[in-house]
Amino acid sequence: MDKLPILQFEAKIVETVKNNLVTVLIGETGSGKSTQLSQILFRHGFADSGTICVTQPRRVAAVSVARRVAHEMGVRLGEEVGYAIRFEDRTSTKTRIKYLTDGVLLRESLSDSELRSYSVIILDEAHERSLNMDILMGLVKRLVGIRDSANFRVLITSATLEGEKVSEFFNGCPVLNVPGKLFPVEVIYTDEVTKSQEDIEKLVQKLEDRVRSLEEGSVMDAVFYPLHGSLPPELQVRVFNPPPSNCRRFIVATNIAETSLTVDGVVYVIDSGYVKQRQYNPQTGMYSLDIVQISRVQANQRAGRAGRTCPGKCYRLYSSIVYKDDFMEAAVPEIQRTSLAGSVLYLKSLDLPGIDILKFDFLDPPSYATLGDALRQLYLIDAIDENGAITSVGRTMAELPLEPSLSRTLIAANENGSLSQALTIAAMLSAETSLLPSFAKGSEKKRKHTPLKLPDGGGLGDHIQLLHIFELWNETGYDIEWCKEYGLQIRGMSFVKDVRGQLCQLMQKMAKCATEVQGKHQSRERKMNYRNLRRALCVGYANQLAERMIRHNGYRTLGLKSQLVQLHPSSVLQPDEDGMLPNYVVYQELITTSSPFMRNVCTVEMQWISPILKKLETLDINKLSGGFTDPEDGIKENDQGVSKKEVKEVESPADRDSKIQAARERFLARKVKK
DNA sequence: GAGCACTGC
Repeated sequence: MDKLPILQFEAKIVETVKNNLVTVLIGETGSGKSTQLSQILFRHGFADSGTICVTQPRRVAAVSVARRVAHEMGVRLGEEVGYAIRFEDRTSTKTRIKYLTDGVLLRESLSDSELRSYSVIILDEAHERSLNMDILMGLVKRLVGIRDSANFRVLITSATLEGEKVSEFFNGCPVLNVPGKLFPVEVIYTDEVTKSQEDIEKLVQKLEDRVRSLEEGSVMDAVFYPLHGSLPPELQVRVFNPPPSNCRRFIVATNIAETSLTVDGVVYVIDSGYVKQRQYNPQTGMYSLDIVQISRVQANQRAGRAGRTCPGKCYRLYSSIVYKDDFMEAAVPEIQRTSLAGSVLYLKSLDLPGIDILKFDFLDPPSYATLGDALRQLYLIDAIDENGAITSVGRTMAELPLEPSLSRTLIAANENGSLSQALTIAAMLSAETSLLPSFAKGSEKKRKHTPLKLPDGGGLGDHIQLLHIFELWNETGYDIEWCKEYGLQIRGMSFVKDVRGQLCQLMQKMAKCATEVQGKHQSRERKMNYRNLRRALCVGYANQLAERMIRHNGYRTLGLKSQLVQLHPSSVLQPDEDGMLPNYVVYQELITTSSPFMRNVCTVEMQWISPILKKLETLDINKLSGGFTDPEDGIKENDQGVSKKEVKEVESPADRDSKIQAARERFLARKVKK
């Protein structure tokens, strides 16, 4: 094996780290930074008085890099070199180098906010800018001012010039550059405007048709592989197989191939210049899935995939002018594209002295609107009080590895005896995207038989459906064949089982009722139509309520800003015999695709939501945020006037009830006439 | 009757 580029810089790295608390290291792909940096520091005594920890953005990376380093050092994995990811801690008291996901490190700071067991913290792949990474950078910056400098060092690695920005954030700390080991990639631009944004499966079909229509023998044989995250693992791994001889491999991939998966032997890359990105609008509480232009960093990352084993070429389906003038340098970081309710709660639970969340030192601060939205949500689910201070409920919530709505649901369920069911639902929703069989995807056609019909939620909605699915699986003794028959993703289902186990363990010390999965015969809740469970969901989702329109099956959300939304077509909820959907529901999320939808809904009763509406009326964002105002314009974002006006639009529950009743009678009368 | 990119505790 050739010597990795980073090893030539060993002396320089050691000297810089010795003399500086924080060092930024810019190292391209193939520089060996992930495996070598920890070993270099280990060799020079930086692990003598503590452990060197290295964060990774993905679980597989943490495991494989740890394995590699253990091998290189000739030690057993889990001893001197170990790793920690969710559900799996392979470290011991002997561990001096520890790889972990950024999420795990963030959790660790809950029990030790100064992370004293670590003498060195390496934040690897910081350019990916995950939400966890951004919060960690803020926390670590604070530690630099607190911990004893004799026994604490921080390194932040990045694959791009973003490193300069990180250096500024850390008060102008030194930046080291380490070259990568990529082969040259020739970049070819086009001036044509492309409009091809076909689904992967559709494009694969098109390409296959096109190649088939060519004259035999005029081109090399070709195989086409789709590659995206919702593909079953056994189909994903096909891309790693070498193609038959005299046959060319075409891989049509999402950005999963940009960083998560590396396919060796790629010589040509075709880059559309676009990416599908999910973003959150704090004004409406709605997510949207948009096709957006990539950044220059992403474009270069894509091109780099062509140069891993030999010189390659990258065809960019856009012009060099677009690349230079239109593309942003780096993508908008996740912290500015997502709801921050969970992160704000987490930071509040750390009780960092002198740290106000709204003034927290972020590399790229989230907008005031996003922070205000997070505070409002947390207030409505009792995680913070009217002054913005964390409550005891909020503290318990922060300890659970769940989004705030679900942790609040668990606590409420524990109080009313429906904990067992709530645990299952929380676990199912944690893995939800990769569980249920999806509609007419290309792979569907190739399936041998159509899956059996899943439970329908008994008219109560998607949460109850998810509960029933897991209960059925539990009754089979977690049989893999059963999952196959129902078209459920096995990997997803076992993940649910693990999450549920973890949640049970965390809830054990405060559990007031059973936590074991209950079968359909023993479930008292089932007989009662899951009233307690749905009530608990209503408490947890107090910030995500909607009521049906009187005359049709559209809904409007009951928040500060009412939104008109529809039930997502994937929902199991069906109109009743009168053709109407339930009057009140809670939803897991709002997402705009072709139009605004509520995903994962559960029916709730009107009388459960009136206390929530009252709470909405008294909500004062000024108090919640401790009087902090938007630095952008100096105007209090949600002045009293605005909030009162919005609240007035929501009629009193009694009004609604009689109106709905009247409408129903009219509707029935019409039906009879027919 | 429309349709989910990718991660993580």
